[in-house]
Amino acid sequence: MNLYKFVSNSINEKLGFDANLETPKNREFGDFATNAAMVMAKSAGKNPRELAGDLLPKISELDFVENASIAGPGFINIKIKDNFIWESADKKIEIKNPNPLTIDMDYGAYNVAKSLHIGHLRTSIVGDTFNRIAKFLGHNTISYNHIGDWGRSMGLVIAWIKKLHPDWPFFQDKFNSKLDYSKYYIPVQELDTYYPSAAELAKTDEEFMEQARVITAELQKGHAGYNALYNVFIPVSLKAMEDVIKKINIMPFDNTLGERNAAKYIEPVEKILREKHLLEKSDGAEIIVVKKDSDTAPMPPVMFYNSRGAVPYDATDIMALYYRKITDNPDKIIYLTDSRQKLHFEQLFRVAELTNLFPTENLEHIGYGTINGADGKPFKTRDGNAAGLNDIIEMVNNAARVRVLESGKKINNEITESIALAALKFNDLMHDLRSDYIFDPESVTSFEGRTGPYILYTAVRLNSVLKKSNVKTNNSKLVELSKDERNLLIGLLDFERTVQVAFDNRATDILANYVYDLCQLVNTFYHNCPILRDDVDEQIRAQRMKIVQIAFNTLSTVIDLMGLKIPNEM
RNA sequence: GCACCCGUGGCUUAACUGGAUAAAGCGCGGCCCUCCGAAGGCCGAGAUUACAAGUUCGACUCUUGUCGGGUGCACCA
Repeated sequence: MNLYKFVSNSINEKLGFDANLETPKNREFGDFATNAAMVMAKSAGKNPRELAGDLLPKISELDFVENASIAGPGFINIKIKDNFIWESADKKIEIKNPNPLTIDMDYGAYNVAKSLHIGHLRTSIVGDTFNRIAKFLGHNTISYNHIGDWGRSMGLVIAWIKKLHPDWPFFQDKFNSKLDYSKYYIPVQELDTYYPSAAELAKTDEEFMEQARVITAELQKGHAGYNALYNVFIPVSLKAMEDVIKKINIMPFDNTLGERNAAKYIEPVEKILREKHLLEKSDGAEIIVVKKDSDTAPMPPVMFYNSRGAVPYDATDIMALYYRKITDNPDKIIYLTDSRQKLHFEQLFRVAELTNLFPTENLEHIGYGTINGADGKPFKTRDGNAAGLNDIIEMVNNAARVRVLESGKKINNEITESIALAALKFNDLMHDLRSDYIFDPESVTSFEGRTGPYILYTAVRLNSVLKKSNVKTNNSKLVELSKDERNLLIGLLDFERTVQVAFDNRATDILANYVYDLCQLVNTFYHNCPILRDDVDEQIRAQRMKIVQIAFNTLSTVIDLMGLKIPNEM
């Protein structure tokens, strides 16, 4: 159960007003504390300690309170009865959500014909965890991988293929779209090199760039040859995406619908914009002005058609909003992208409001920081290239294999990789989403201390005790709680509140830090409180087994929310 | 230029709504495997929270300024 919530509600009811309930950093002070007396002292015209003295008897009367005392400048410290803690911890976790929302979760945003790189790590891992948390809290989520499959990069890739194979039928005047073109299949390893090569060339070769722009516009207008070619290489990219999703153990997306799908709704969206007189011609393009008089920051217009008649991502994002409106009609849309796109989403949300598609309060953009190398610049591999996601995964896998080899343990490859993945994912989840963080290969692959493997190891230990013992925990009774057992139970009872706080604050680090602290409590308990040893009293053993059971259940739940798997051994 | 974000031990990070003695990990100096798994536990050294004012009973947290770093500002996504 949610102990915090229960205690808070009980105290508020007893006192007749909402007292602020805190969990003291220093456990010595008590399980909970309230600063109500200090907050109210001024308006009451009393000194805080005196006021605390008035409140104290009421709090002490509550049946779950062991004792309450006044401390420092006027804090009321509250200690909960052991028996109450014991019974509370044993209650099943049941999340009842009185107000479940339909939430579109937009993360991933993979690109076609561009292999995934380190930048996709956070959106995938964090997005997946938010999705799992939201579901856990009873919301109805629909995840979208809004893939980049319709913009300039497509034009560049096609232009590059045209340069390599000018003789291919896709580029001929008399193109027959009814034939089978599957023999022009391009392996993913090769396809992935096209975009970087083309982008590089376009930087210096203006003619090539212009060709790509024209091709982009023609593709979007339905050019038969380009579309046939596009349909040949798209599945190759989609398959590569699926492989990565499996490899990093994130849930499959409910929808892999990107710009191309959105672009189908250009007519109804354009109609809305015209009816509301929102489109303006400017330098050959058609734009939507979203600037307000109150703006102090730069607020450029939104591009609907560029001067070549193509629809850039500003436009496809509006159409995607329309698509979601007529399909899911969600209560909320949460976008998770790099924080550099902040302005883009501010613009998009203004258009949503102007068009009455969605009110701004239903739209939310979470921007995450960059993953940097030791030099503070975006992380690169040793050869100086932007690190590919597969390279990073392989690096961590190798480190895990070395670690296993050194330990002399017999651990299979599947488990080794799941340990490596835990290291990678936990490292990502534990950092404040909004800040940049430094990706240090050495510490990520060290597997000691504050790491994913530490979390898994703790769970494996608990599970090992459970597997070895045949003690039935159904009838475990409380004999006596030692300090370590008590601290652990209190920690476990904070789980429900933590998940809620993590979701409300859109902060996976709150959950990651919680589970790490919890594991520390488990390991201290494990070290100080023998369970299966012969000299342990039978009733104490049953009590501790119960605690192990509860701790393992909670730990499993959190590990699952983080998209990790507990190995059988490690 | 305008706007937004960030600055906490040697390094990487915490501190939930403004609360009590700023909490961990790595690294450093020690200790603990005859004892349920040492990817573990325990002890120690290490901090003027960039700087300067202000608000408050109380500031890492809020306000203003300074310095330092990052990011964005229509035809890439």
